[in-house]
Amino acid sequence: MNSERKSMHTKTPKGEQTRGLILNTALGLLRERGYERTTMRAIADKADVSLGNAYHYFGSKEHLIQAFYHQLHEEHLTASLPVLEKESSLKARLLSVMRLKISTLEPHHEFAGVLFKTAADPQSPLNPFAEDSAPVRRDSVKLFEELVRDTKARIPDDLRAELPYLLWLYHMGIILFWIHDSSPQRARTYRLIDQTVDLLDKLISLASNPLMRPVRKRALRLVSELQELSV
Amino acid sequence: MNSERKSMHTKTPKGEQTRGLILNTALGLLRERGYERTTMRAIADKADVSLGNAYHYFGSKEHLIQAFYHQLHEEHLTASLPVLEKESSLKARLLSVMRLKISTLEPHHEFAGVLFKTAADPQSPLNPFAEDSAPVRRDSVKLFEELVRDTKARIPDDLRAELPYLLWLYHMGIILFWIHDSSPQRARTYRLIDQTVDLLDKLISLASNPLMRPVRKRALRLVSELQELSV
DNA sequence: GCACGGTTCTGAACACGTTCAAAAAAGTGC
DNA sequence: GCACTTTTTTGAACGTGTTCAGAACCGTGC
Repeated sequence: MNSERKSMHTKTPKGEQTRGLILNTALGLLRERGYERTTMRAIADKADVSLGNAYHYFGSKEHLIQAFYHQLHEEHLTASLPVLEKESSLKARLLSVMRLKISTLEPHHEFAGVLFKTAADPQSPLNPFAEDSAPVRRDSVKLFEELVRDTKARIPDDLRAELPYLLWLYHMGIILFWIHDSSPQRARTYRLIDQTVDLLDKLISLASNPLMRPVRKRALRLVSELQELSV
Repeated sequence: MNSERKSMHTKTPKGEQTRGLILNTALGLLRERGYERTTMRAIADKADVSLGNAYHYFGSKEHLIQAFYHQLHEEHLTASLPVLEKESSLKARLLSVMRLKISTLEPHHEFAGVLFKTAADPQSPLNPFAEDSAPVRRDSVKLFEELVRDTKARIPDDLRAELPYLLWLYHMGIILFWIHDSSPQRARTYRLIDQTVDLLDKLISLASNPLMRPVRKRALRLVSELQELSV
């Protein structure tokens, strides 16, 4: 149906500028009003552009959201890199990175719901396995590659190779929890992070035990199966 | 905002009848046309009822969908019960139940996407943790309670208590995979089920080992934390 | 200068989910 | 049977995301 969205290239400096204008206006409005209250008409109005023109550059409202999400990711990334410098243990790194993720997303809690909502829909260009969002996803996994790289712990190579993707999946799960978390200050989510990071650390040691090799192999084969979805 | 949806009770036999008429019409249309092409107007038209009237009984299109989902669950349930009679091992039961789930859902693959889409949104009454969908969720977990009950395997009580909820979560994960699975005959999903059931079985034995008690305890505390979301 | 092809832009229109004031019908107490 | 309250039902309206035919604009070749 609406799956073969064109890539909406701009072919002109003028077009490039208009596109940027629309995008920035949209991001601003999304930041201050949230998702629901940011209508395509509002964006077009504020950017002094016709509604149709906005659709010329962005195939749908969701494409605009994807750009917003990407911006948030960059924010999280620049907040995370110093941590990777300072900390060397996987556990400490993961703990910090996850906390930073939540605090980056926090001002947009309501918005994030919509993000996940469309993210779960295979029809949506926003879903993490869709082609349109491949770059964002890859960037996101990349952070976890950095996180795993040069870590002291003894981790078998087979596990180490899959770990970034696994941690990315884990981080999606935490976000899903956070979205549904209405506790004050999102205390539950932070508690969950503490606990799960602790547990994950233990599990990784456990899985690294030579005795666990068969189970680990089997589990990893499964993970690669999972990953095939996002070709 | 739209969170305090009234329970939309019917107070009259007449009302009850109209409600049923609308519901059945909707379920029929959803079955034959899928989600997108089933508009509220189409439902109202076919039921010979005004658009506003449909909204009198069902606060939103999503409420109708929830009813549909419930129907599918019943279908799955009646297909599963005989299996629980026949099979006594947890592994065999789980394998059959999961396969049946997918084959029940299969005719509505496109529709299920929308289901999950709204299910991930905390604002939606359809999300599995929302109050409106509590009955459906409870029913769904109940099946896994049956599945675990009277199973031969030696499983520690603490784990056995949480297992139904864990399996329910697992089954949601499989559905999520299935939704994104576009392989012929959904072969990948079935393969994934085979592998994961196998793995789960092994993990349960492993976790039942007395040596694992500390890790298990920790993991279970975490699970109960998860469950608090759906109070 | 001019015509032509592509790009950018406009404004009106469409279909949809949803809301609401008010009409019609049904139920209730006497 | 009659006033009244409550429930059911209607139909029009609103705001939204999205589409589309065509106008305006711009560069290029002549």
